[in-house]
Amino acid sequence: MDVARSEVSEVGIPVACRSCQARHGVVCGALSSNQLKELGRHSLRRKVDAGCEIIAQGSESSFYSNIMRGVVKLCKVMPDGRQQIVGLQFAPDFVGRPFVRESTLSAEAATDAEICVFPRNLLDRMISETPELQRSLHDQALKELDAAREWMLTLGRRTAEEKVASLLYLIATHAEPQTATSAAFDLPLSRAEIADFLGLTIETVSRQMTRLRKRGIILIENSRHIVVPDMDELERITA
Amino acid sequence: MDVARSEVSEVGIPVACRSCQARHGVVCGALSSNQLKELGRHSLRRKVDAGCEIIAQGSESSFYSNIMRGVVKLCKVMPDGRQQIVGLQFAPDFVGRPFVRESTLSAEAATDAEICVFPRNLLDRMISETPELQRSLHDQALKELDAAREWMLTLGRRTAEEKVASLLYLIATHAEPQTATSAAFDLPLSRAEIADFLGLTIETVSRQMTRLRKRGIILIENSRHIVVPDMDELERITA
DNA sequence: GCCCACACTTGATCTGGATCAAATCGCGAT
DNA sequence: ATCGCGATTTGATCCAGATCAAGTGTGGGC
Repeated sequence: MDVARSEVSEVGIPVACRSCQARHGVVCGALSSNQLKELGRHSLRRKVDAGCEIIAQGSESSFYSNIMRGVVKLCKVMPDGRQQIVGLQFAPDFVGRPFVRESTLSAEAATDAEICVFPRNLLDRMISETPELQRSLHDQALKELDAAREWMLTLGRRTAEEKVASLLYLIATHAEPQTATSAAFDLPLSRAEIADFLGLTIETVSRQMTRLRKRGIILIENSRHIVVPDMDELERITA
Repeated sequence: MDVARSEVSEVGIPVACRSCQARHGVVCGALSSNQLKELGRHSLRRKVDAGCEIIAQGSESSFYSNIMRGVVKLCKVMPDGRQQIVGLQFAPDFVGRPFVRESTLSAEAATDAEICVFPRNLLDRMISETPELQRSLHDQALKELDAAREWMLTLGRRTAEEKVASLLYLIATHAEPQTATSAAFDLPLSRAEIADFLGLTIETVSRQMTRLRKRGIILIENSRHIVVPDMDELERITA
């Protein structure tokens, strides 16, 4: 489904991004109320189903988004079909590559999600007029860069077991307001997607999950719902 | 060697960053001549030998740098000693993590290099006062993010042969003003460093290099000097 | 020149994770 | 409830790359 084309023609409620603002979305949190009003007139709140491609690799997209709810995966595919997830984004992250039209990766909803869609031209103008917004997007880019480099260490140097533990730790950390030492959460990714994030095969992911289960590190309520009795123990496996 | 401590006490020629400007260094290219003059009064041009650590992982560094000459590797080390190079930077790149004091990675000169060292406080102030500079650093962050994600694909999904070819291609591309289809260059990295960049062992790197040599894809003049008769052929192996 | 240390290559063997191949498990449709 | 089908798990085997173990440069100090 092409989100860009839906900006005008498809059903959707153009709103003044009130929820973005309320949740301190990366974009809306940095704008004046006048700018917010203008942006709202040209933006679109949109529900996207799991699996919906928001931006296609190699395409020129004419819009950016803010994630309001759900999880978005950033993915790179090789000509022969091998693929690698290169980032996971959560609300209220910004999706899109400022300053470059053609995307070198695809963005796809991993879960059902809601996004707030902005026209590229308008937002580019606002970025150049609003140092606060530039700063906000710069911050997110640096945060993503830190995350990408941390994941490079995982991909290059960790074992399969450490990789799976790292992923579970990452998800638990982002899904939960980690209060207690325990955590329970739904995986936003299938086994195949986990494999593509970790540079493994689905079989290896599955085997490592059952190993962790048998060791009592995690409980698998069903294949998507995980309980971690002791996050510290999980973190230790992460190395 | 601690570069920070050298700002005042060690030998070096404090200059008004004329060369930065001339080479469109990421920082200096974005400043007014007044700012440049002020920055110059507090900056230091510095030669660093290969192996010199510019920023230590986990440390709080009080300075940023621009690379004027040479190659800098960004490295992450695990408690047990496993390590991963997470980025290579070339002149005129900026080195440092704006907005966060503690570094999650180390920056080390891979070759003899020259850097231009700025005090963090001063540059932070200039960033907040100069949208042009913010934009320049934002651009570099996005460029590094693209590179990091491209490398995640390499680490997660490419074979040892493809990894080595990718590295050679990367270096050739950055070292040479790629005129012809052929290239000749010095590797800025040892076999051990290449292994740490590719998530391999030195033995595997060595074997893949000799395989490429025997296939005529590369000539190894000596272990550090490589000739690529046909860059297209090398790129093809990259997948 | 000679020695030594260290980077690199090469060879032999091992192994973690991939691949190939069946089961199971859900779960929505009938 | 029953069927059908994709997602997941589990089992058997394979193999790319790791590990262990010698070599073979090669450059710097004397």
